[in-house]
Parts: sequence; structure tokens; C-alpha cells
Amino acid sequence: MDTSQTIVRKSLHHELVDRLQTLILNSELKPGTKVPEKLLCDQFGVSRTPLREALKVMASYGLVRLEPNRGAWVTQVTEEEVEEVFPVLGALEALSGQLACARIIDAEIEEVRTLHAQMVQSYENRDLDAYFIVNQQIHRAILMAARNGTLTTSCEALSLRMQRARYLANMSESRWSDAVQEHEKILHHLAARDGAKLAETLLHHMDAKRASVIKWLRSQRDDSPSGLA
Amino acid sequence: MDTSQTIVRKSLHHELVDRLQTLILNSELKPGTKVPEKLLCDQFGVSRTPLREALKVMASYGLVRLEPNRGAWVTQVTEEEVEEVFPVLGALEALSGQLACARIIDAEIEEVRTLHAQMVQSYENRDLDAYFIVNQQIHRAILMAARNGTLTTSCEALSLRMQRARYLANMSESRWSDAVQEHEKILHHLAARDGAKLAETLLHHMDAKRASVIKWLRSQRDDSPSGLA
DNA sequence: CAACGTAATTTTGAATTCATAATTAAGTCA
DNA sequence: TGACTTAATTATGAATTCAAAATTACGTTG
Repeated sequence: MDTSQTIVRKSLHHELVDRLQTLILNSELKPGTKVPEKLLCDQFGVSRTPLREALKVMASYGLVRLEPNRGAWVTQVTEEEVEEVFPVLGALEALSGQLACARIIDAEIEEVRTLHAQMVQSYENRDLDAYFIVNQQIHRAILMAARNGTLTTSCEALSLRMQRARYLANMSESRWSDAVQEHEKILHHLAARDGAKLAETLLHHMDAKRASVIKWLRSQRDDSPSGLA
Repeated sequence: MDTSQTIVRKSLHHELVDRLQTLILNSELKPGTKVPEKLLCDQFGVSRTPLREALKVMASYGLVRLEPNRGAWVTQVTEEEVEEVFPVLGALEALSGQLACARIIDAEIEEVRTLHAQMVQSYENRDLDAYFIVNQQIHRAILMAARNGTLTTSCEALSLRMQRARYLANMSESRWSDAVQEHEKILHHLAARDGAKLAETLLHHMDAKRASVIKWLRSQRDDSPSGLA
């Protein structure tokens, strides 16, 4: 699908969906808090109509919850949600690995190899922010190689929901080390174009991530016993 | 999650999303045609604001396409889309089968058994409409037994997209017979709580469905050479 | 002074309005 | 007649307005 010639005209509400997603992922809008409609309208210089349209779309992605007559609230990442989302994400990533092995071209494998090296470097530098960015890029590159737009959309929507839990702030040294090991395997199976093995590895990778996030959520909960802000 | 006590207050835009989905699934809004904004506002007795909010959400589900300054269009089911969606749906249904086997209770298996019997009856009566409704109920029952709301939402969103292609109108006798056979296996593995086998069967079932829909789409295309309405 | 009830204020949901873009219709000229 | 311009009409996107609901502030009473 070549869109290089197409003039991309972005509608206002679509632009706002992007902005709101960024605000939520950067924790500028914090989980559990109310979405300040008026303030955002002022900040973005738009009226309430397009902002409210964007909020409806955000709600369909599960990033905000609309309470009738009470406004929009940034959703919390709960244990239940994590236990639901990661298995689904695992199945989708496994599929993406399988498809990628069948369709990836050599140049793309080299790209992933480069990203992988960068990721290892970030790990050695203990640069968590850089690590997570490259990590995402790797998963995204595999997704791209799968050549399935629906799969990409579904995966990214679910990833987004999990990224609200800023678990990147807390990943144990041993988990981090394991994750890098898993990524070694991922690269290996991808380069060998072994779809079944890659799928299996990605599935395990996701489950380990799930366990890690759950552990972090529990530690968070125990830190602040009151559920209320 | 017990919501029996909760007062469910549905917002207008949410109600409209439901109505629009129904209109599209019933082909009262035909794929490729423009969504008649004004007409729908009159019919539903609402202003453009909530209707347009609903259309934005519909677009996020891929049921309509928003063309800036040109309005909303009901999306067509294309071959490319079918080739994309069914593999994803297959992976998700496979997961739902696996989870269902781990979590389903005896009473639910009996429910599925009853539905299955109804489905076979519909097949023997060659009642395609009834068959498809019960078919859907079976898939839904397995999904419910998986106890994963995220999985349910994802599956149903993708199913919805495929249901726009009213392929139920045309299913060959041999495909129909095969589908019933596949469902026999599905029931068997579910009753035996054999997650791996059920996943495998559902995956194959989805792929056969994909092939059937593709075949139908091609026959449609050859019938009316002009792509335009 | 704590709990309740009432009034003022703010926020929300949805209709309306308005500027702009797209489409259609009409007119012009080769 | 048919291609191209230009004007009229319609539809779209977004701001504004308005009624209703929720929240807050205040006062009253036991």
C-alpha cells in the first residue's frame, strides 16, 4: 500500500486522538483522574465538539471511561485487565511472528538485527528509557514484516492499553536480563525464519512480561493502601 | 463482575453506535455507499452532533471510512481485508478455545451441546438464517466460557467487520456439510476439555471460512464487473 | 457541630449556528 | 455539441448556545 503520493489530510478529531494518547502515555493525564475537558480545549485551542468526539474514540480503545453526565476518566490498569490483555497480545504476537517468518525479506532481518544490537547496548548502559523505545521498535518491525494491517492495529491498540502502567519504571534486574535473553532467541528464530519457534518464544516472552507487570502492580498497591487518589 | 444492581445509563452516541451497526449488518446501509447523515438524524430524531460522534467510533472499528470534507462511507469487504482479518480471528478463536477448555463448567458444555443440536437441525432443514444465528451463538458461548472480556471485545469487533459481507447468502452445499463436520469436532474437543485440539480445530475452521468467503467475493466480483455502485 | 436540605455554580450532553469546502447547476465560448 | 468557468446550492467541520444534570457552597435545624 503506497501512500507516498497521497495527500494525508488529518481531521481535527483524529489529531486530538493522537495528542490525547500521548498525554496518557506520558502520564500527563494520570490513570484514575478526570479528563479536564475545558483545560484541554484551551490548551489545544479547539472547541469542545472535536475534543469530545476524540474522547468517544478513546473510550472505544479503553483508554478512558465515559461516565454519563460525569465526564471522561482516564482508566486504570488493573490486575484483571493485565490478566486479560496479555494472553490476547501473546496470541497476536505469536501470529505476527509466524507471518513475519514467512514474509520478511533479508533487509528487514538486518534492520531487526541492528535494533537488537542497540537494545543490548541500552541494556548494558542500564538506560531503561532507551531500552523500551528500541524494544517497541523491534516488536513493531516484526509486526510490519507480517504485512497484516489488521493485526498491526489490534496489537498496537492492546499495547497502548498496557503502556499506561508505567511498569518500565520498575523492572527487576533479573527480569531485565531474562528479557534480553528472550530477545536473543527471538532474533535467532526470526533470522532462521522458524515461525513455530518464534511464535512459541514470543508467547513465552509475553507471559513473562505479564507476570512482571502483575508483580509491579501488586507492589504499587501495597505501597499506597488507599485506592483513591 | 456483577452488574445486576447497577443502573445502566446508555449515552445517546452509544445507542447510535448500536443502531448504526445494526443498519450496516442488515444491509440497510450498503457497503460502498455514503452514510446519509441528515436522513439518519431525521429518522433517529437526533441532531448531527451525537450521530457524528457515533460515526467516529464506527470508523475506529473499521465499519465506516471518514473522508475529510466528504463525509462517511460504509466500508466494503475486500479480499485483502478478508485475508487479513481471518488469520487474526483464527488466532483469537484458538485462544478462546484453549481458555474455554480450562474454565468451562459442565452446565455450559450442556448449553453448547443444545445449541449444537439446534444447529444440526437447522442444517438438515436447510435453514441458512437460523443456522448462522445458532452458529454465532456457539462461538459466542465458547468465548464467554473463556472468561476474557478483552478477547470477547476483540473477536466481536472483527466478526462484525466480516459480517458485512453477507456471505451467508451463498455457502456451497459441500462447504456447509464440512462446516457442520468441523462443529462436531469442536463440540467433541470442548466436551473433552482438550484445549490444544480445540484450538487447532477452530483455527482450521476459520481458515476454511476464509477460503469460502474469498470464493464468494470473487464470484460476486465476476458477476458485476463494474466496481462502482 | 454534624447532618440534612436548599440555592448557586459548574459541567455535561446535545441542538443550533456559522464558516468553509465540495458538489451541482448554469452559462460561456471554441 | 462538448469542454471549461463560474455561480448557486448543499454538505461538512467545528464553534457556539442552551437545557439539564451534577457538584459545590451555603444555611438551617436538631
